[in-house]
Amino acid sequence: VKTAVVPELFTIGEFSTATHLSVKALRHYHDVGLLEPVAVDPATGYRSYAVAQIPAAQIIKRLRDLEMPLDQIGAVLDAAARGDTEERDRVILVHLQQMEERLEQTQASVASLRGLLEGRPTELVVEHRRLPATDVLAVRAVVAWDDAEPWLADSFARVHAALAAVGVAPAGPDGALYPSEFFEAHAGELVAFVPTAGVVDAELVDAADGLVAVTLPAVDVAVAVHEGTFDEIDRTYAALGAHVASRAIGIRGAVREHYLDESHSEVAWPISAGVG
Amino acid sequence: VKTAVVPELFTIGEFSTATHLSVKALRHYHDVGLLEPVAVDPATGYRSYAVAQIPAAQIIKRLRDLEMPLDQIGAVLDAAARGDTEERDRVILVHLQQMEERLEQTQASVASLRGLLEGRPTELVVEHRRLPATDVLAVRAVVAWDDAEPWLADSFARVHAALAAVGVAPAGPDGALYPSEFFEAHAGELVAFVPTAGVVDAELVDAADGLVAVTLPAVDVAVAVHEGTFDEIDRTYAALGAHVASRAIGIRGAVREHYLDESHSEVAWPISAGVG
DNA sequence: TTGCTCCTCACGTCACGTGAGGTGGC
DNA sequence: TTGCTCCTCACGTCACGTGAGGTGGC
Repeated sequence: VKTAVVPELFTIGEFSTATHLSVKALRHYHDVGLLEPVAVDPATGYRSYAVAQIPAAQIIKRLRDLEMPLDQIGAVLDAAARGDTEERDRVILVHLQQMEERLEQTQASVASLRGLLEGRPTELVVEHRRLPATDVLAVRAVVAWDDAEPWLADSFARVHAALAAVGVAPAGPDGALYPSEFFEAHAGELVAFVPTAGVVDAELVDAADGLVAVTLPAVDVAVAVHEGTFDEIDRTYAALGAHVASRAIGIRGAVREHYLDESHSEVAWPISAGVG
Repeated sequence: VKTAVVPELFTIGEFSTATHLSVKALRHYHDVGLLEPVAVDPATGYRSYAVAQIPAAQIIKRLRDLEMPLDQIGAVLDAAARGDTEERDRVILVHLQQMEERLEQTQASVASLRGLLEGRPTELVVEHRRLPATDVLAVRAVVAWDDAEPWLADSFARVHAALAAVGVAPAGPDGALYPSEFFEAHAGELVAFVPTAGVVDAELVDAADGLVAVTLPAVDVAVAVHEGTFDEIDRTYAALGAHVASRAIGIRGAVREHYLDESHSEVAWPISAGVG
């Protein structure tokens, strides 16, 4: 007696038509364990999909349209399978927020591009200055390029909280050290600091983990003030770099930024001592 | 006499800091010819960049932030170098329009995802019907998945124009044939058609290139009407696929869609003759 | 029996990132 | 002289797409 094919199953081609996922994509999702066919013929390797797998396939398609990585989609499906709706929605929301941020970044890039194409001259006053040795309370960590902004915000909040706790007032604007490695590899050890009048007692800040009280060495720099949003600060770097390169006064060393206020940042590029 | 290093040149590391492009990216842009250093030391392979290359680097950075492919960025820079501002802006605008469309698509996906997660039931009436043989004027072409919508719009416009030119009225709603290959490989030969009462005289349409007058064969189908935007039509496919799979009545053959009005499309999935 | 559907490698794509291993200049 | 910067392979990443070459079921 020949057994009839179980009727509620799809071949991969039918499942592709029903879900609008390509056959290649379905095979890939099988390979990585994201969407496994309910049966695989041991002799032929033919995959069989069930009607009950359609909702998962539809969610995968939607999330891929939103450019969610496959492993995160896996987390969404796992949470849904567990009935953990909160976790499912959390993973999705995090991703949507990232997309939102990228959209804002995109709009900023468009505006900035317009400025560049119009050839709006970057009128920038570059001055040479000697930054004196500075006592600071700081956070130091290896940070990836894209994580820099949130890491900075978090770090400054922690430093200010620690200073408030020990009753020490900041002696200057927040600042950060960017080693050349950070620009060259788009990752590196950053230092977020807040100046203090004198070195903060190590024992006082010891409790707040990760904070260090150090003295930044004195350094000669070419300085320019960047006005505007963070995402265009590379224009100030370009102007400073051109200034320094055309005079051949650049030296190796971390660039320092000082955050004067919401829309003004000082960029300090190290140069040889004693130059004009 | 030792020749001094030409002062207005950057090392790759300095250029990276000045432009905020990673060293790896700069080397890659050199490899592909997008941004070639002004000099490469023949002995050491060291790259040298000029101050004058900063604007190009900034444009590359902005366009990459907008996810423009490197070859298109090359076209932008070439046009700019030629002084062809119109061409430069055209390439950029085309890309921005594509981003705009993707954004709309993203927003639609988010809304659709919400619907899927809420488990809003897809109440769909599926009926079985025999589509009679149909004379049509059609356009046939191999089309990629993402090009389908604009290709359809263009094709219908051309067919209608041709019909108007020869004084033939449409005998039914616009429609299209989607072979299974199109869903499985996300590319395939589509047919966009407009029904006519009788076969249109071949000589009359001969002038309008690409148009063919053919008769679509009769076929038994399971039909459901999709209501709403195009990007959710896979939900109707899923319901039809489940209906057909659970009854094991599916047969191979192209799916037909009939575009009844702005927000209603009929999806017709081929089934065995004489069912239900 | 002939296509058709399906299968598994193996490799390509895109824009870099990640090391490994090595050299030149201050 | 020691690090530091830079170099070139070679390979990895991510989510598939593109063939090549081959088999089973109607």
